[in-house]
Amino acid sequence: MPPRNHGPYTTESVDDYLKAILELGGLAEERVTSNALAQHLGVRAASVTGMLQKLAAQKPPFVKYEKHHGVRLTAAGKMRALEVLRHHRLLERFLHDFLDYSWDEVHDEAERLEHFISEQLEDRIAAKLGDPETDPHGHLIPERSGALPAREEVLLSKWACGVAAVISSVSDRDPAALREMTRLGLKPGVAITVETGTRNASLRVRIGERSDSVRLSQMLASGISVIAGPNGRARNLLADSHEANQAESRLP
Amino acid sequence: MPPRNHGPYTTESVDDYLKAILELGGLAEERVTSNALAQHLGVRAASVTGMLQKLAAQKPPFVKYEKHHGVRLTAAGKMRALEVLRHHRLLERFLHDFLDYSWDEVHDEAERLEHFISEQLEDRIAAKLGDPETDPHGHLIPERSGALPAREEVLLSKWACGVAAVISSVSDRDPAALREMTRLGLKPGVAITVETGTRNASLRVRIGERSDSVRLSQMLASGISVIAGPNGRARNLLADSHEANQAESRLP
DNA sequence: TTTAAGATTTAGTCATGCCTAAACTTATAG
DNA sequence: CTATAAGTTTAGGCATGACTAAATCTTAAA
Ligand SMILES: [Mn+2]
Ligand SMILES: [Mn+2]
Ligand SMILES: [Mn+2]
Ligand SMILES: [Mn+2]
Repeated sequence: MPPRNHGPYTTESVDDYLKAILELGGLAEERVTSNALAQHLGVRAASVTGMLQKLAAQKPPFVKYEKHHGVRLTAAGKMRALEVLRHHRLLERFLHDFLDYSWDEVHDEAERLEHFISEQLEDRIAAKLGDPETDPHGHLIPERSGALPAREEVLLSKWACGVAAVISSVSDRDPAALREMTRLGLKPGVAITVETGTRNASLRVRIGERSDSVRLSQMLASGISVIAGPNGRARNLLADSHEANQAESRLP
Repeated sequence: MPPRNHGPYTTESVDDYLKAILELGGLAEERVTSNALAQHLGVRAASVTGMLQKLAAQKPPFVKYEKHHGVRLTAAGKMRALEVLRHHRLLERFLHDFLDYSWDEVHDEAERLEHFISEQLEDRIAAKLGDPETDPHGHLIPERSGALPAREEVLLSKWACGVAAVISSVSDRDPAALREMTRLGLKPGVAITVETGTRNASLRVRIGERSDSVRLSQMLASGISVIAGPNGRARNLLADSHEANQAESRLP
């Protein structure tokens, strides 16, 4: 049931592939491999190849595909991916703010509905919310135009010990992890500092105004992204300086 | 993407077939022919046969199907049809009351989304609306249990001339017709009386408190259902006494 | 440079749902 | 009691989007 918006019609599957390519390729538009897509989408690599060939072959192609070397989105493909991402995040914000969903419940519902709401409903929801900038997990909501400001976010596990940071966003994929974060007071906007010398299976952190510290599992820490803290320390003092910029905020 | 609720999983197509059977068979559960379904769903009769055979064959069957003699819903099929109908009408009420949709815009959006909202979202929407009894067009919303009170509604075109009536519901299928009704002040709850002796291509009616009368096209009149008016006249004084009870309120 | 492991693509299937054309029932008029 | 029209089902296909198994590239180690 395609007739949903204006542009080239897309199916739910196509939307999912485009979103996955945007997420895995990052805003930097890097090439994405079939295998990575297969894993992310939960389908076999052979299925991915088939779909990529179709997306690359259609009238206005959604991807540029080079055999054995992965794909990247075309302008049209990126536009549609950002459109779906906007739907997802607006829906999460709406479900959370207007329909009493907790932040660990919004993702699944939004993931399903994002493919089916019309541009009109998107607009009405955005208007009702006052054009919000972020979803309940701190992720930035693309504008109608597709504009999506980049933010120098870094995974907490890559952040330097002892340097004050503020949580910018958290992964919305694991409801149990989100509930655990709620219990610990971890949410976007909260200050956090990693205690020096704790970078093994778990790390100790000081959260918000509290004087005690708690131990975070690597699992939990890997779902938290941060930006420089209020005491304005330099932002590139990263723990593992190499390949530290691959955080990219877990797209959806 | 089935995993939406509890019961036997259904696809969007299956939902549409079940809804169509409920609508065409009426609450009286009459058998529905392949042809009627084909026309209603906009597919070929051969496609209908194929689907009916599948629906009748599955583990807990959704329909009882007798070759060459039409189908009727089983309890499971009726339950799912009413569930989807509840989604549709709740969504219409929600879009209308909370998201500034006009009553001629709600149908298409609801028709698409009804298949994809979770039971949780259904509940939250119902709660937010205070468990409404009708949608913006006056149609009754089935309860969560599937209960749907019957109402002795009759098409305006079958109602006796000169007998006061009240609009109970209007068809939501034609946006242009709905806008025309708005212009004329025709909506659920409004009193209406057909002037005697006007039962041809169009009929003159007196609307609400107004003293003048207007001419309604058969098109418009066929989309309006009424119940006995405030001055309590008998309800079975129907114009065309035979086959007058087939009104059944245009389900979705 | 060679080669094997790993990644990727091709080939051949399958399930859904729809379509057309042809065969077949049922119901109705003579 | 038939013949014919109308309604319905069967047969054979097509498009999507996934899967398995087998073939083919790439790449990196030897
Ligand atoms: Mn999705
Ligand atoms: Mn989110
Ligand atoms: Mn539908
Ligand atoms: Mn309605």
